[in-house]
Amino acid sequence: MSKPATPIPSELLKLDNQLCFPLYAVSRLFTKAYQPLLQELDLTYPQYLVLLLLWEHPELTVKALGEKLLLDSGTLTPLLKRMEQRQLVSRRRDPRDERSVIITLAPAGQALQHRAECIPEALLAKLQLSPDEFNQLRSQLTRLLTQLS
Amino acid sequence: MSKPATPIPSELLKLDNQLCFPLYAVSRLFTKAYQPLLQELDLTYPQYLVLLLLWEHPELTVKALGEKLLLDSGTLTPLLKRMEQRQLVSRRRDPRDERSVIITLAPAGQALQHRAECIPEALLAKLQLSPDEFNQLRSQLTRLLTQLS
DNA sequence: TGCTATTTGATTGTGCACAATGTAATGTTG
DNA sequence: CAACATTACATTGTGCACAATCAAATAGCA
Repeated sequence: MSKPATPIPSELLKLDNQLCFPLYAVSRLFTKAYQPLLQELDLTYPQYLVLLLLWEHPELTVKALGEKLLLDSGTLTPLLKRMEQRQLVSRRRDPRDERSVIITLAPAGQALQHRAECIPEALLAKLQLSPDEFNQLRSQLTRLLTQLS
Repeated sequence: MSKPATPIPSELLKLDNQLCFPLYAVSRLFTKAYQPLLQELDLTYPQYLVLLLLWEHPELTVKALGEKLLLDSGTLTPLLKRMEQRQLVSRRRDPRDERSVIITLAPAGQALQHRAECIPEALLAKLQLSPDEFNQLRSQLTRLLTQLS
């Protein structure tokens, strides 16, 4: 059962034994699974995440969005500008602290909410996961998330 | 315990109840955890993945790499060209099928292997995961991976 | 054999992701 | 209150990621 191939990488250097690769690949596959659903709303997955937050909290600073999504201004600024151009959100400086930029849900962004309501269930159906598996995986990942961030 | 906020998104439209967001965020945090280790080898995470495969199989077509990593030529071609410029790999057409491009591990790429050997363990240490948790999470993710791909 | 379909990469264009740097506003400290 | 540090974003540059399109090579078939 040995592998006589010329280069013998340690077992740990094999793709199959890593945790990160399946994480990386599954994450991209998930985003791809969202894509046809989000395309109908003309949204990318990160834009959808921003809207998820704004549907809960119609006003958030860039900093708050960044903290919740773990994204920095180099990612969020251009993304939010694109969303502003499409009038999904509006951007204005906080008059009480001119350093902050407040992102507000615009009517068009608000209007997308009810069209997005079917997305989580549609995605869940694609996954074919039992509720048990779903919850177990979710709790493990959220625990890892708080642990790493 | 109700939420009287103005917009009331369905529970499923909340970030906290989703599976995809923690997946997406943890995946990026993992890549970030690799970054300081990979920086010493001047590699990005996707480049490291390509090398992991070439250390096992010193010759692979672009197609084979793409199938294993779930990446298409639009991602791999420029990535492999950068790696070729740095003489980590070499690229040549398969004489028996001129459509295929064979990627071969070059000496400099081979030489990185032993410098990379410490990476998996170093990363494992960062995670603070018990072997049980590690294996459980890995098996769940790999199962999802085969299921989705 | 010639014609069509498929396969394999390459190219183009858009949108993240993030490191590094810059800048204006705000805090803080002596 | 002036000097300095910190904060919140913006900008720049690099590298994925992927959809869409293209071109060349090969396979399959009438």
